[in-house]
Amino acid sequence: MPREKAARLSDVAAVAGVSLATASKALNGNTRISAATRERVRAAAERLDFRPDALARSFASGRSGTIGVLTHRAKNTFARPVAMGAIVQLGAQNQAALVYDGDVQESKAMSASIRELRARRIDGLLVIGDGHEHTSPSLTHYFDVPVTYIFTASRDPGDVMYLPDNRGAGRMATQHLIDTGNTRIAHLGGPERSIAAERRQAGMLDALTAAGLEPVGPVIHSDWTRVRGAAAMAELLQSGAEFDAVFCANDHLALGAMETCAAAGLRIPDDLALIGVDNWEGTVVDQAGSRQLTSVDLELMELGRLGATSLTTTDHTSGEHLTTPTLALGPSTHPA
Amino acid sequence: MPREKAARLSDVAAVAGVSLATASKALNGNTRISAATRERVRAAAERLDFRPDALARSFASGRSGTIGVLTHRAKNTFARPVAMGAIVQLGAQNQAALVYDGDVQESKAMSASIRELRARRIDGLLVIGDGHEHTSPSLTHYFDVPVTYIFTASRDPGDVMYLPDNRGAGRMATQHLIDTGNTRIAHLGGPERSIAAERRQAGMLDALTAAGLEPVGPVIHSDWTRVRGAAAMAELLQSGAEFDAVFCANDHLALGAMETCAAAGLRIPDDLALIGVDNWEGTVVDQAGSRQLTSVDLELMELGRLGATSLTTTDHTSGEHLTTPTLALGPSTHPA
DNA sequence: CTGAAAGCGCTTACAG
DNA sequence: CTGAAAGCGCTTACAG
Repeated sequence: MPREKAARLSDVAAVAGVSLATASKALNGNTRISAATRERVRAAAERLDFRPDALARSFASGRSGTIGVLTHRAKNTFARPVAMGAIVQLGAQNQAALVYDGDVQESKAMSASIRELRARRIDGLLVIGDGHEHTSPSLTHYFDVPVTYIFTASRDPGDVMYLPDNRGAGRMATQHLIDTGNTRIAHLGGPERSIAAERRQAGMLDALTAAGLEPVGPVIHSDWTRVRGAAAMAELLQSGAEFDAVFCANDHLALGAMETCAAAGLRIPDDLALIGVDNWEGTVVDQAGSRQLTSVDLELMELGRLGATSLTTTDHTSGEHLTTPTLALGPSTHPA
Repeated sequence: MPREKAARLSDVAAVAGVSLATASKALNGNTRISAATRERVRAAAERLDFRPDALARSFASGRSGTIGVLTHRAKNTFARPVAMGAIVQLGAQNQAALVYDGDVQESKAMSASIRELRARRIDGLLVIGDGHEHTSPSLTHYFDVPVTYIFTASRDPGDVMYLPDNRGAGRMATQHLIDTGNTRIAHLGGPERSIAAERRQAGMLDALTAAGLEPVGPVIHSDWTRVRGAAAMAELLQSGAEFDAVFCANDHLALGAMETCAAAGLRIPDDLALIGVDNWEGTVVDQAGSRQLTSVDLELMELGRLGATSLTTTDHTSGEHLTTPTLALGPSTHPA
C-alpha cells in the first residue's frame, strides 16, 4: 500500500465526466441521479481509490464523526468493560471517542467538559457510570445531540438509558435455585438504598411468587463486601430460619457466605446452595484456578456495546433499555 | 449554561475592532501581534465566550484532533488497562480515539483499517498489543503521522515503543528476595520463546550477579499458568537443589507453586519465600479478600498513559521506552 | 504589526 | 436528472 497523493472528489468528477455536485450525490446515495451516471462515478472513484477527506466532509456536513464519552471513573473495575465495549463499538461504526474521565457529580469540572464537547461538535454523547446504585443528574439539555446514559440512571426519566437487567438477574438467580430443587430460599442483599440491590431483590420475589413460594428468613442488607457477606451469613444462620439456598446479591457476598458455611461445617451445595451476581473473573475463580461459584453475568461489555449503538439507530428511545443477563454455572448450586 | 448560538471568530474580530486574520493570530499565540491588540482580542473572545469551531479549525489546519488506536485484542485482560489508560490520556489532551479492534497480524483486515485511518486524517497512531511475547510487524511506513507501539514491540527497531520494564521487574523481584535475607534463589520461568520471560530472567541474573550470587536449581519453563506453576514447583523440589526463595515469572505460576508448597508442608514465607509479577487484582488476592502474594506491578495503565503522551511530546523518539515497575508487598516474602 | 484574499474539499439548496 | 455557485469557519501565505 504505497502512499500516493490521495484522489479528491474533483478528480473523480473529471474522470467520470460529471460535475462535482453530481459526483458527490452519486457517491452519497442521493436517489435523484441516473443509474448510469452513478455507475460511472462509482467506477471512477474505485479506479482512483477515492476516499472522501473526513475533515472536509465533517466541515461541510457539520458532523464530526466523534462521540463524547463522559466516564465517572474509568478506572473502576466494573466501569472498564462497559467503557471498553462502548468505545470498540464506536470504532466499528467509524466513530471516534473523545473521553473525559472525571466525577460526573462535580459540576465545576463537568461544565468545563460540556463546553469542550460542544465546541468539538460531537455527534452524540455517552455518559458512562459505574453501576445502578443511585441516579445521576441529567446533562441532556446541555446538548443538541443525542445523549445516552449507560450503567447509570439519569434523574430525568425521559432520557435514554442502558442498564443491566438487575431485576431479571434476581429472577434468573432465584429461578435457577428453584430449578435445582430448592424451595426454602433466603436472601443476602446489597445496600439498603442501592437501586441495583432493590431490583435484584424484587426479581427474587418475582420468581418465588411465580413458583408459589415465599422468601425465607430476614432480609439482611450489606455493603457488597466479602467481610459483610460472611457476617450476614452468620446472622442468617443464627436467625433460626430454615433454608436450603441463599441468593446473594453479588459474588463477594456469596464468597463471604461460603467462608462462614465452611467454618460452620456446612457443605456447598449439598447442605446449602449459593448463587451470586457479577460473574467477575478473579472473584468466582478460586485459588486453584477453577470456578467455585454459580453466578449471574450482567454482560457488561455487551451493555457498553448496545449503548454505543443506540446513538446511531432507532434504539435511541426514552427510558430504560436492559441487557439480558446470562447464567454461569458453578459448583455452588445443584446441577439441574 | 444556556444553549445560545455560538460566537464565531468574525464576531470576536468585530467586537475587538480588528480583522479576522488578526483575531485568529492573536488567539493562536502568533508573536507578530502587538500586546495591546492581543489583549483586546482576548477580552472580546472571553466576553463572547468564544470557542473555535473544531470542525472548521480541523479543516483549515489539516489536523483532526483524532488519534487512531489499533488494539490487538481489546478484550484481553492485560491489554484493557493499557488501552484504557491511553484513551483517557488522549481525552485529557483533547484528542479523540478512533479505535479499531482486531488482529494486527491479519494483513487483510489491517489494510482496510489502514486505509480508513488515513482517510480520517488521524494525527497519530497508537498500536496496542497484549504483551511483549513476540514482535509485531511494523506499520509505521503506511502513515505520515507519528506511530507509537505500546505493550508490543515492532519488528523495526527504529520505531517508537513503550513497554513495561520486564528486565527491571526481574531485577526488582530478585533484589527484594535478597533484601529480605535470601541467598539461594531459584527461578520458575515463562515460555521459552517469550521476550518478556527472557527479560525477567535476565533481570534476575543482573541482581544475583551484583550481589555476588548465582542462581540455584534448573531453569524451568512454563506457559504462565497456575497448573504448570504447581507442576514446575514439584520438579524444582525433586531436583534436589537447595533454595530458600523462588522468583516466579508471573503471579499465576507463584500461586501454583504455593499450592505445591502447601501440599509438601512447606510454610510460606518461613520455609520458602515466593514473589511473582503482574500484581493482578483477583490473582494476588485470596479467598478471604486479603493479599497473599508479593508481586511486581508493571504499571500497565501508566504504560498506556505514557505511550499516548508520546505522540504530542518530544518523547516520540526511536526505540524502547520502559515503564518503571513497582513492588507490591505481601505475605509471601520475609519483611525487610 | 495588520488586513484582504485565497483556500482547505466537501455538501447542499437552488436553478435549469 | 444535472450543474454552477455559495458556503461551512477557520488558517495562512502574502502584500502592505
